[in-house]
Formats: sequence, structure tokens, C-alpha cells
Amino acid sequence: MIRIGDLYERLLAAYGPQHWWPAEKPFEIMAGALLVQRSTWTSTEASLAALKKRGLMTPQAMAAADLQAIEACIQGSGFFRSKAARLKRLAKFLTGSWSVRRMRATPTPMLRKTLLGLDGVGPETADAILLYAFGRPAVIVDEYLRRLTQRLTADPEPPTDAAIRRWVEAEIFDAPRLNELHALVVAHGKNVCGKTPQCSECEIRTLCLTGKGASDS
DNA sequence: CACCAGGGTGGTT
DNA sequence: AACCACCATGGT
Repeated sequence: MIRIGDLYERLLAAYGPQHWWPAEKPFEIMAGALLVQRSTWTSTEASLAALKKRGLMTPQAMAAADLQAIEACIQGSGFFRSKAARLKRLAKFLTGSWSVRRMRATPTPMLRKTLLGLDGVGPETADAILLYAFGRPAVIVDEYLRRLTQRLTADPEPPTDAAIRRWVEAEIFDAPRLNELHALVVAHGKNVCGKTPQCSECEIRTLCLTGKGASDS
């Protein structure tokens, strides 16, 4: 099994820096994290722009807005009704006892639990928010990373998310590289043929591997 | 026209 | 715990 440090370097060499979410405000990033679920970044960006144009890109404004006004802004994104409701609930949450400032001051494990308690925030979205909105060192285990690790290992049994997380954390534990890694994994995942979990030819070619991620155990 | 996109939730076995 | 339908629009 190739080491994650090596893989990171090869991905970076193959695709270059992706610069995801460089420096937007936390609330906008949180909104984006909800909107992009099972959708595309193109539609997400349009929805975010529409929300911003309507002046809804703050917890206070969005919490006070009509649900339909939010829906109208994000209609281009999939699942817009569910997402509008979730956005408004998030906004309300952030105007109550919690706030972006309080989140910023909350230790990562506690913050992660808090995020997971929100409607529409599962493990992946929680980690994405931790990493991209608050700069915390979080490993984002998404479907692309699962497929990738499964293709690189000889074990026919797919690795658990916990195992994948440990594998990454062993060598990559700082937010900037975790940020870049996730973006690179997505870029690579879109590039290779994602259909067949067994096919590793795309990795071998793109990442200059010699075979199956090769050797050791 | 079928399939998928930077998932999560609620219900059923 | 594993599986499933569902959410819904836009792009290829």
C-alpha cells in the first residue's frame, strides 16, 4: 500500500494546487457545504451568489428571511427545499446561544459534535466545515477517498472510514495539507473512471505508480 | 434518455 | 448494523 504522503505528492504533481475555499467567511462556507451536497460546485456557487445578492448571507438576515425567499435563491441546486430549510435552521441556530464567534472559540471535538447535531450535517459535511470554515485539521472521508483507497489496497474488503482516517492522519495532520488533499482527491476522483472500484489503471497512469500501488503490506 | 454530482435523513429489515 | 427510498435540479 502506498503511503499517504507519497500519494499526496503525486496528486499535487499531477493536478496542481486546487485552492478550495481560500478565504470566505465561515457562514458562507457552511452554507456552501450544505448546498454542495450531491450537487455541483457550479450550481452551489450560483446559489451562494444569489443569497449574497439578496443580502441573506448572514445568520441574522437568513434567520429572518422567508423560507420561500431562500428557496428562490438556491433553486438551481438540487434538493432546494430540504436545503433551504436546513440553511434557515442553521442561521437560526447561529443567532441563538451559538454564533460563528463561539464556534471559532470552541475546541474541535466539541465543535464537531455540535455540527453533527445540526440538520443536514453528517460526518463529511461536519469535517468539511471544520476544515474549510474553521481551519481545523479534519480528515474528510468522502466517496472518492473510499474508492481510491479501495483501489490501492489488495484487500478485497473495503477499508472502514476509521481505518482510512487513521491512514491519512499518520502522515498528514495539518489543516493546509488536509485542505489540499481533499480537493486533490476530488479532482482525481472526477478524472478517473469511477465506475469500477477494481480498476486501478487510471491511478497507475496518472500517478506514475508501477502496479496496484505496489508492494509492501 | 440515463446517469451522476464535493450527502444526509428517516424508515424498514 | 446494513440496506433502502427519498430529496430535485442541471449538466453530459
